[in-house]
Amino acid sequence: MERRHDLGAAFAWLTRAMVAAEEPVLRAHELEMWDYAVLSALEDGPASTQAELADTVRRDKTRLIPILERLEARGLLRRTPDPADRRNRVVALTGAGREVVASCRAGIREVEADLLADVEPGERAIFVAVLDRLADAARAR
Amino acid sequence: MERRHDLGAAFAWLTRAMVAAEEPVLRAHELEMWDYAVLSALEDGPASTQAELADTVRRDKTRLIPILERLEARGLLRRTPDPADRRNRVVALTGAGREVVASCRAGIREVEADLLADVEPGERAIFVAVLDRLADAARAR
DNA sequence: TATTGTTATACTCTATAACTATA
DNA sequence: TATAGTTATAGAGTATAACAATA
Repeated sequence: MERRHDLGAAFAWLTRAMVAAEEPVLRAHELEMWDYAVLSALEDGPASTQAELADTVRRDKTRLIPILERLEARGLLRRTPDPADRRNRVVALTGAGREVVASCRAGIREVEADLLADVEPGERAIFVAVLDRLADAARAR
Repeated sequence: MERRHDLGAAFAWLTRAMVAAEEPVLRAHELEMWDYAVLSALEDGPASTQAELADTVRRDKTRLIPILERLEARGLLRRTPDPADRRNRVVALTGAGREVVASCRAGIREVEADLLADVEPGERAIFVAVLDRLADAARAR
């Protein structure tokens, strides 16, 4: 192993770089990073409780609340009481929310393409595939 | 592009996972993460000013100070006034510091090997190489 | 006047505990 | 009693400004 950087350091620097590079895209949609993370998590389907949503976004439930209020006030998502258990509020994307997150992601895909522009296509495909698998594994803990 | 996760999210999750996985290694040496980052940065040679060191570690000079004091008190590094410009203090690893950081890195290499254990060697080599290049580029900004 | 290292202060972010309403 | 959502509080982490010493 004649590697130069620690993996952890490399991941940290790239996280920082991506956050900075994506900031203009998010700001164009008047979204904070965590707003985008929440909307993004809801794309696959509604969350049946806020606690569950907090868990998938890796944020505790108390910090999630101001985010949800902001996004609901803008009409990007809806919180509706669950008739079966009225303690729960199911959180779902609205049509407007779906549009915003899709448009956001398009911008972010461009930023990602920029980052990978100098990597040869074959290596790029492998890199992205391995990264995705590792991220899944890391997330599962 | 039929990718599952945003690159930024993947990097962020992996950063978090690596920090958590490396924590026991660092604690065994009674080091905080930033202690290790500083010692690590000094391995290539002394820093001619604290400001320069702060810059390479991506931490501002004021937050660096308590770290340096802690490490100096433990005899892992030395701050000596620069005779040419007495405002500066050059920061250098001691022998003990060099040993600690080397032992730490060995442990971290094991953690990294764990992370990559399920990736086939060919893909692993490409992944690590690309990651390293991207990290360099991200750092250069 | 500008810069290095340092200290002090204010601010943001995060974690924890406590409260309510349902079950 | 236990859990979902909410609110309030305390702590850690961060950024900014001010200071003394040197150039």
